[in-house]
Amino acid sequence: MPETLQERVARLIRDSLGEPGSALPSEAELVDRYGASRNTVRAALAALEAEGLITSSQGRTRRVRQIHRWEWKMAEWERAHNNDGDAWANTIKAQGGIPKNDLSILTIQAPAEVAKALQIPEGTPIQARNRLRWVNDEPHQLSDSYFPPFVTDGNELFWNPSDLGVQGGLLAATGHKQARWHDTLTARMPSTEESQRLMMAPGTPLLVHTRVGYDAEGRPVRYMVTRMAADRVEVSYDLDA
Amino acid sequence: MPETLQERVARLIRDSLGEPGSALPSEAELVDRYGASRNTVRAALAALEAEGLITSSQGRTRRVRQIHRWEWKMAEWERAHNNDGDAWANTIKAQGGIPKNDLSILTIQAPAEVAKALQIPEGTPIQARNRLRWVNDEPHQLSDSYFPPFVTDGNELFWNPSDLGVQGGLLAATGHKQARWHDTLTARMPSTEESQRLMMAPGTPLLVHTRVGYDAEGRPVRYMVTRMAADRVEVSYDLDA
DNA sequence: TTATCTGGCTTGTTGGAACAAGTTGCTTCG
DNA sequence: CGAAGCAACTTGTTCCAACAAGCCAGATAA
Repeated sequence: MPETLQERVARLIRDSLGEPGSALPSEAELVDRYGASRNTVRAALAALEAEGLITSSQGRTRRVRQIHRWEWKMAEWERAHNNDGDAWANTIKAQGGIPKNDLSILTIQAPAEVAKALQIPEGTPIQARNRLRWVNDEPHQLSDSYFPPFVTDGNELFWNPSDLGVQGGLLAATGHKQARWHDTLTARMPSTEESQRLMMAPGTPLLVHTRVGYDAEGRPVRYMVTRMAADRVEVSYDLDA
Repeated sequence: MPETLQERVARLIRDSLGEPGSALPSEAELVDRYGASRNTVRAALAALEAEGLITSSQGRTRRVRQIHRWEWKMAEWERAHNNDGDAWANTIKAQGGIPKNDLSILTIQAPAEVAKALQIPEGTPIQARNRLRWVNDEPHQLSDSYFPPFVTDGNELFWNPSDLGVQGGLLAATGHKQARWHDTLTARMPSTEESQRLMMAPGTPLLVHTRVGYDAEGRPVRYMVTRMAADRVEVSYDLDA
């Protein structure tokens, strides 16, 4: 099967990309250079954008995309979390970034996925803590935590929004210290809403992390889902034999 | 800023998507239904495809995409790996899948990324073990391992390709048992080559896992990079406080 | 009955054109 | 000198048209 013209143009452009941040030729020049129509050139450029290689916006020349990832240390993080303050913020600060936090607390009816993780009936009223984290005034991740009723019931502490970033500490403070965690990681393309909220460039996947925390008795005390722009973060774990 | 026509059409189609696997209306019908040109309808459909919501191929009607992810247990995996056979294959079998393995062994000059991880000079000749793993005759992941010279030198075992899936066991057998690991996870869009090798559908990101294994003396004895089709796998970790 | 073929469906590729809208730098005016 | 404004770029949106190519089912032939 022969290569189509737009594939050929895409390949030629891809191979001629310069340094990150450098400008691409304009569409008009690419039309001249490769003898293809603007439609074809634009199809090729759209493919490169979907691969996450270039950026584009109306009026400005396209540029080679540049990415920097912040490391998020998962193993350290939660253990520290059981004790002191916002370990995520500390991780970012240690890498020279300025972290920020938006938190909203609400009561919802447990959706299927949450109910399954927390081993409670679907529709049970539970507390959700939805967090939007920023680094250098750039939105970074949407981190939503859910707690089962037996943990939050009668605990005023859980309704205090000034207690930033310390859900682990919150659990420890209320006698439900986490003893074990089960994490999953996968990736998918963002919905339009997620893309807008995280100000994600086209061609950027979403890295999705879930964590279920269990207490010493093995009961799930917390379910957390974190959605991150994959070009801005790298998750890490340290393991021992 | 008003919604463009193709955005509007994309949104309307997105909201009318049926069950996974169900067929979409043809382009011609969408043109009629929304009063937009074929170009515009196709732009909307391309956006949905880039979001990973639908599939398309020439001649066949588009369908709502359906995904199933296999779990890959990272924490268990390597610890078992230090001892017995192919733990990855066992994990897949336990979930009802049929695993398969392609292995090729070669000597390369350490590229920058590998050299940094193994703490050796760039360009050092090292052994690379490139693995392609399948599940149910579907390509699943590209897993490349690299070993520093002091581990492989004079060890015939490392050149035996029949010893599938036991690099951890290989290290243990040759006196370089791994004591600690450092993992990182991130995601990006695949290159065309990766997309072809893994037979990935458009709109599917690549989940990239790296692991550096250290021996008891803290020397890196192995660097592994695994690239997975994100719609076919979910990585998991179990952690203790 | 079975295998083949063909016509009519589907999506894919490529061209053309016109206008809209955002950016940038130069020129001109106060 | 500074600010406003304009001209000339850039990419974005939307239409139209024609043909290529893959798929499938029903009709036809062995």
